[in-house]
Amino acid sequence: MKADKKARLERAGWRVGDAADFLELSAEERRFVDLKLALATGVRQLRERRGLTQAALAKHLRSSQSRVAKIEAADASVSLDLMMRSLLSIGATAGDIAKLIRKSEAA
Amino acid sequence: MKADKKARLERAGWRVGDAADFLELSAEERRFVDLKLALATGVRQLRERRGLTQAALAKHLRSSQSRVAKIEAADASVSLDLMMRSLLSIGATAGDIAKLIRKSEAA
DNA sequence: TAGCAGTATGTCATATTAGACATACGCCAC
DNA sequence: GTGGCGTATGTCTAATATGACATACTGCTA
Repeated sequence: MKADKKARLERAGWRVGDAADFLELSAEERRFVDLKLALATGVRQLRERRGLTQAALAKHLRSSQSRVAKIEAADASVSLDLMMRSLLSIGATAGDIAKLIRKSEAA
Repeated sequence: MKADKKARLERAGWRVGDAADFLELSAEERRFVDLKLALATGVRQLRERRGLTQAALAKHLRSSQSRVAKIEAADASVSLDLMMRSLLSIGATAGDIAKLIRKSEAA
């Protein structure tokens, strides 16, 4: 929802809040989610290419298998920080990561 | 520190822990920090290019001026998530972000 | 010099994310 | 079917990031 539209609605007495924001996911938020999805896919691909199990990667990250599963599922509870650390931990280069991010554009 | 070296040291009775990791910042951690720095620089550049103040950007982000300052300073307390959201909020494309990340490789 | 706009830095309570655990699912071999 | 291996999902407490605020620093210009 555009800011000015929201302002008009609010002046008119509407409560324009989280529900509307939820239903009409902002373009920014959508791109953010797409980006996370692209990185999550990257983690899975690189991990499998290295022949690692989720448990093995988790050990490397000093984390747990369940969290790695959530990373690869782009679960809402996982941060970009953790995804990036995972990618770096698997050996992804900045170039690899940049490529993944570019891919998210087309999503 | 290499994993095998660490294993040898540990077998030899050494406690190879956080202090050593701190002093000898792992390559992964260094790359992670470089990446954050590159994104922080990107936020500042794009913000200034748009003629926005930190306070204006903060409002857009529903955050505060002080946090934007911390973002641009790549403060340890700011997450990659917030940096990314900032970049997207300023209007950075996936291509822009990918470019910033590539730059971090040379750092 | 004083005042102002923009930025920097420290702190705090609250919110979000963390690792860990239990447990369930899917698949394949025996 | 039973067991093992890898993965998925839900839920805890502890750790970390959050916005907000106060306040300090930086030009700049009146």
